[in-house]
Amino acid sequence: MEKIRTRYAPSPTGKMHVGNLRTALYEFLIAKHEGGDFMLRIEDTDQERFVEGAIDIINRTLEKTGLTHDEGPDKDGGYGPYVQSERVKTGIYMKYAKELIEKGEAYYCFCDKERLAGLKTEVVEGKEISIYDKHCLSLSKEEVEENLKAGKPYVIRQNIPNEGSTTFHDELYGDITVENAELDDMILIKSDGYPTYNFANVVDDHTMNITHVVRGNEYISSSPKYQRLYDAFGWKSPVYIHLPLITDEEHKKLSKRSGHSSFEDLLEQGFVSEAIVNFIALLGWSPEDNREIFSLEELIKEFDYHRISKSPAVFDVVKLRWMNGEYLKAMDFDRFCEMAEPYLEKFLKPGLDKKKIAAMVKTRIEVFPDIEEMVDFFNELPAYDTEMYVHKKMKTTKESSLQVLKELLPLFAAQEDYSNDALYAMLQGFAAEKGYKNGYVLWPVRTALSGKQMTPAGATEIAELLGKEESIKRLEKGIALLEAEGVQ
RNA sequence: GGCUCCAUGGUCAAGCGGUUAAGACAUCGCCCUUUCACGGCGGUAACACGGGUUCGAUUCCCGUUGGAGUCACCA
Repeated sequence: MEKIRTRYAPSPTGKMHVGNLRTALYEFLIAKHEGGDFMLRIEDTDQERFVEGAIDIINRTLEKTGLTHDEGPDKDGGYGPYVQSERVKTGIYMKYAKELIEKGEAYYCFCDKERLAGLKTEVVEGKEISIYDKHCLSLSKEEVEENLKAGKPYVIRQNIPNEGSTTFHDELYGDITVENAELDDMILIKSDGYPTYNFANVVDDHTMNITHVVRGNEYISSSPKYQRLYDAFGWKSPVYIHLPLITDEEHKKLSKRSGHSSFEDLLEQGFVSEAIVNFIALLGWSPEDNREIFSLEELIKEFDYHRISKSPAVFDVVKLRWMNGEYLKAMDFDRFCEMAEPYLEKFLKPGLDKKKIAAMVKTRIEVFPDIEEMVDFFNELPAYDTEMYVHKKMKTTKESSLQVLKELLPLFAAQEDYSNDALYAMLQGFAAEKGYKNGYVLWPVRTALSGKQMTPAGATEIAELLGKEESIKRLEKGIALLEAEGVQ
């Protein structure tokens, strides 16, 4: 069997959209699952939309996610160049466009913007919809020559008959047929001499020997036109695999507005790239078993593209958060510390034991920014409501808390060893002596020390980190707060 | 609006003619616990509708409805 070759062909227009990333991932997986090659090709035929640095983003993202390409601008595999603007210089697109003209499958068009504008027929949802009227198809060879000689600007259009229909085959969707009359004579070569995506894509996929064309669903409606191009050239069409859309919560195509539409956004929000890759792999594909956590290696092994679904998938950040949490829990501690460091640095004042706090927080957060909410009380005791001293299950009240705190204060003052174990032993001893349940004395202590409803650690662990002086200060503060309310 | 595609819980989804219609996230409850979390256990919750085909349809066909995509000298 022929070796599979897939390609990721992004336009360098800015951030890495998660839809594009998923496309790249599937292209990578389809190739790698069968031991094929994955290629990177840059589609920069629109100079106006080109964004400086966008290629770096693409490269960095592929590297970070592990989607290593076998061929690309930086890795010649004999099919270069891999950047379309460089391919333009080789004259390849013009050569093939002229071949099509010879065959009567394409023609020069000299219509200017004004005439084209006059064609506009319908306005739907603010969009002007028109279909080219083949005006220039009737130009004689001489007229064309004349216009060309006169230096009149032109484009080259695909010539699609008004009769008949065109069918192409998609691996997932099956045969899709469209009436030719529905198909516009799309532009192949723009007036600046650059090919359009529509044309460059077909020429490149063929000349670069791509066996499986994997792309987003939004291309399905233009695929019949591409099919006609393959047929016109007499080329064997590739295997098409159109991927279901990824949508936002409103079931609309994911856009920047949603706030988590790009890989960069997600990294900024504290997600790790392995979790992102894992998550988007499951958006539109599912394995045979019920497994959900997959490394890239495991995905390669399991990925059967026939199990890709046809219906769109909502990008559910809540589930991504859960998955990210799973990755954080499973993460090597040193790496976790390294990644959490910027956040700990930002949210904790110096002097606190960051390693210990990192360990506390590791299994309790879903994304790194969650750290702030969890550790801020270490810096400073927040203002808190004394209602927190009341806990039904612990059977504590404001009165009991005040009493316990007062009884405990001298013990805390006398205590020299502020290690967690020693403190715990001390408190437990106290509880046992008084006949209290552990929770009955620990609850008020933890509350006074943290001022928070929930903390990443228990009372004694907090005291250990706070140290003797600060702990006593906070306990005293708790007593003062309660007494100020007239609690006896 | 034309064309095309899609349709199982709130979300991701398994299912590919006969099932008590999986599982995960979320949600709710209980247990555990030095609070919360983690963990464990359990609950609520779905085949859009109407016709066929068939002994039998979530599954196949048609229609309806709903949703989405697309209709550029952007990709």
